[in-house]
Amino acid sequence: MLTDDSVLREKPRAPTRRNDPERTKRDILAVATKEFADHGLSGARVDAIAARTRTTKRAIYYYFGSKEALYIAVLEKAYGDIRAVEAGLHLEDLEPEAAIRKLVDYTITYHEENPDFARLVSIENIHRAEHLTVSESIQNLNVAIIRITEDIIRRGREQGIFRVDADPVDLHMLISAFCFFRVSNRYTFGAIFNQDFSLPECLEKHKQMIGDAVLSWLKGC
Amino acid sequence: MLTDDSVLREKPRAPTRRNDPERTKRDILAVATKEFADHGLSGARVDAIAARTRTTKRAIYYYFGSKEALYIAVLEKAYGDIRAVEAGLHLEDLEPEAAIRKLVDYTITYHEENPDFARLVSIENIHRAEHLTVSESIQNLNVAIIRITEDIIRRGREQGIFRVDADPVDLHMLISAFCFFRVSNRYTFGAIFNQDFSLPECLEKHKQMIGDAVLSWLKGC
Amino acid sequence: MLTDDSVLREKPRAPTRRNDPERTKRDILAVATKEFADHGLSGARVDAIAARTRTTKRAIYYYFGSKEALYIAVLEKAYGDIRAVEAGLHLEDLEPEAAIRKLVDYTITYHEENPDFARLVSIENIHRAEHLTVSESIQNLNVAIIRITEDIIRRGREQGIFRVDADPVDLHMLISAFCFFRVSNRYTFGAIFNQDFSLPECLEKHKQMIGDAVLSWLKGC
Amino acid sequence: MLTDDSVLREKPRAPTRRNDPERTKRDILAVATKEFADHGLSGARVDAIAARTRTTKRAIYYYFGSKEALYIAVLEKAYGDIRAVEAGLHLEDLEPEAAIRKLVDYTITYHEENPDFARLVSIENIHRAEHLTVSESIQNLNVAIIRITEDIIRRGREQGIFRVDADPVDLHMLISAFCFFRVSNRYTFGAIFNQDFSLPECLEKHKQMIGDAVLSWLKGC
DNA sequence: AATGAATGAGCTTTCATTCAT
DNA sequence: AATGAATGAAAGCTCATTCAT
Repeated sequence: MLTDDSVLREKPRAPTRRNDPERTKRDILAVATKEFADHGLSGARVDAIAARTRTTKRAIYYYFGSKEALYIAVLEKAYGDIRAVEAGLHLEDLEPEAAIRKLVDYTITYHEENPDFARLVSIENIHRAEHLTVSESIQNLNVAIIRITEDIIRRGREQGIFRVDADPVDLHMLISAFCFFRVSNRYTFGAIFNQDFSLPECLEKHKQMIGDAVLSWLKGC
Repeated sequence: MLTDDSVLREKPRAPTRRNDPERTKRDILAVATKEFADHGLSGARVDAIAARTRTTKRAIYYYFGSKEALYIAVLEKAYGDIRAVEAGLHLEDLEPEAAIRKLVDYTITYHEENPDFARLVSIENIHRAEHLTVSESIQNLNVAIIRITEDIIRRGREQGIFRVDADPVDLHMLISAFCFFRVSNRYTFGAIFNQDFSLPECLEKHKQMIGDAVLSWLKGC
Repeated sequence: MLTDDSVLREKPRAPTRRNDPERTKRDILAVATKEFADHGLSGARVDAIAARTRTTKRAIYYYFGSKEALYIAVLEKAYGDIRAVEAGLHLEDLEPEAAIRKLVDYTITYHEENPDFARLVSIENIHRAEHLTVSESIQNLNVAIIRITEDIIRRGREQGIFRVDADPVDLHMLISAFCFFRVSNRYTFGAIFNQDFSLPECLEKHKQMIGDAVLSWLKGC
Repeated sequence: MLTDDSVLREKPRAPTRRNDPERTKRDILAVATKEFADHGLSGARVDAIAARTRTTKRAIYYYFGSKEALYIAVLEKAYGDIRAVEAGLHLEDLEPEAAIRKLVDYTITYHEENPDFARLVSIENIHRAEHLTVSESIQNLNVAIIRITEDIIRRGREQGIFRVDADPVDLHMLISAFCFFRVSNRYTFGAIFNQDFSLPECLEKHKQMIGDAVLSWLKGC
């Protein structure tokens, strides 16, 4: 219907792109993700989100109900995205050790390329996960990753190369902690110790390091 | 009238302590630490801080200048406290491996007992460390921990038990990441994977686990 | 997603009655009467009315045009109802004194059983009767009651038992005032003087009292 | 009376009359009384009140806390005012019959001259007296009028001219109902029966009529 | 040095209504 | 004839901060 090549132009009068509510919602969600990740739940401004969308502030309330509900929707999408990628790794086809390396590499890369995820999770932790607890969809999504680590551990143990007492959740946490911290604490750590985690060589170094540490621990030597 | 001025005074019986500005400042700082750690910089309310202090909101501005300046003061105290404890560890007296174990134990314990520190650091990272960068006192404080890891690595390397390419900052990060994550991501991780990190047995398990992982990596096996 | 469009639909399963517009209008009118009587014109919410109807908010606008027009329709129905009952009293068959007693009893009872009428009239008075003035149907309805009091007064005067200077409108007002006040001011009066007008014994006492007062006055003693 | 045109004019810069908070509060209260009496609690606009005051909207919230609290303060002042006048009547110095006449005259006159009181009471009844119930100050004020009617009834009874079963609260209600109705229902009654209660001759007629009715009832003939 | 009083700017949300078929 | 989708315009309220002494 409406040909919209005016995506990059200014917002003169809210051109009300009718007929595509899904696109509008996606648009709002994307902008909101940035805003919440940048400023937190209380720091985020609905006005600011609206200003960067093609719609109005009113539309945000129409589609999402409240600032908090929008925040939850953002959180849900963020968790949905990361677990979707995890599901596509197919680590069951790799040897245990290679699977770990790939999982570490992927996790580091994902966080590196999607820093907003770590930011959102940090923010949600400040709020003591009260919104995440409310959301049913997130609860269901996150068992998948444990199945993956479980499978790797089991196979490694069967091959006699991994320690017997390794727990899948612990393994996931060990990997997550390192990969998450790199991104979540990038600024304070960088400021204090004069490090720049975003350099490509640093990324590689960390992949190696964390892979080494995790595998060393798993192999129990 | 019902409303007789009662709305005006936010603090009906503020017993304004007289003549001890230092104590007043300490009082404000303690309350502000809780408030900022609980709600973040934008989520924190100056009114809420004042309400829980023995002074008024006006005093906060008198002594600290602004909400942001108070936040920086809180941050400075938080960093000062953790480094003060680090300085008292005397790891140079221990064998390298034992020193690592003790450093891990201490770090986990400190974060466990002072969760507000991790919260404040998370919050500051959301703000891209812009306040920390401004504060001179914090910049100066934080090299100490690197001297400690540096010394342990050097001695371990001299004894031929630690890998040669281990970097002191990397070591610090490896340990910090895990210990920090346990606390900072406690709520989301707990909600999703049904874990309770605050259980004593979990604390011990984690001490062992991260100690193992770090030492395995350091020993390069 | 948790928020999957559920916010959008204010009425998830509106079973949209088909093909009976009159019934739909009656439905809306009944619900609107309660809402307006409960909350006033500005306090009433179109959303709230729609929510309690079998139709949607849009239908309200389709059938009635605007919130104000709906309010006028409610008012018209309310006045129509009370006058319809008045018409069925047949006081002309009773002796003057008995007719007054019956009129008082009826008026008290009607107000007692239909408190929404008094509420709506109070509300319309707050609006300085601007909607009632606009409505033609109401204007025409209300002369009937004056014919009734007129007839009673005339007959009583002819019998020499009522004062000569009694005015039919004054008589109507005298009765209305008390019967209306009992209901309209029930809450404030009850709160201040600890009275409960809704008790049956109070109803009877008031019937007697206002009957006495009106008759005493009419008989001019 | 406030000249309506004052709303239309711009407000240059809020001349911030400092130093006299009491006057500011009185100013706000007076304007708020008009606004609430004119439009009801939900119909009233805080913006509109602020616009007609010398202060800003913010000041209203500073001094009164909320729209509802301001409304309660208005209600309290309204009740306080009427009871203050009642207290100054000194009806105990008059013979019972004369006291009743004076009480009726005063009540009619007060309502006639202060129609906002009846409007506010009507509004509060729409809200089922929920605000009045909350206010302690109003509760205490209103026993005074009952003492007055009590005293008149007692003396009349002692003189053998008043009925023995007359209740002070009923008497107060009988008088109030008539006098209140004249004002509260002025608009609907006037519109329907083509009456103008504000004419001086009507006022006098009503004084006589209501006085007659009340006394007839009291004397029990 | 210390503080009670006051406020500008902007926040989230609501609500009657219209658009478009 | 009937309706799902969308919205402009304001509303009540909050919050960090400054005024004025």
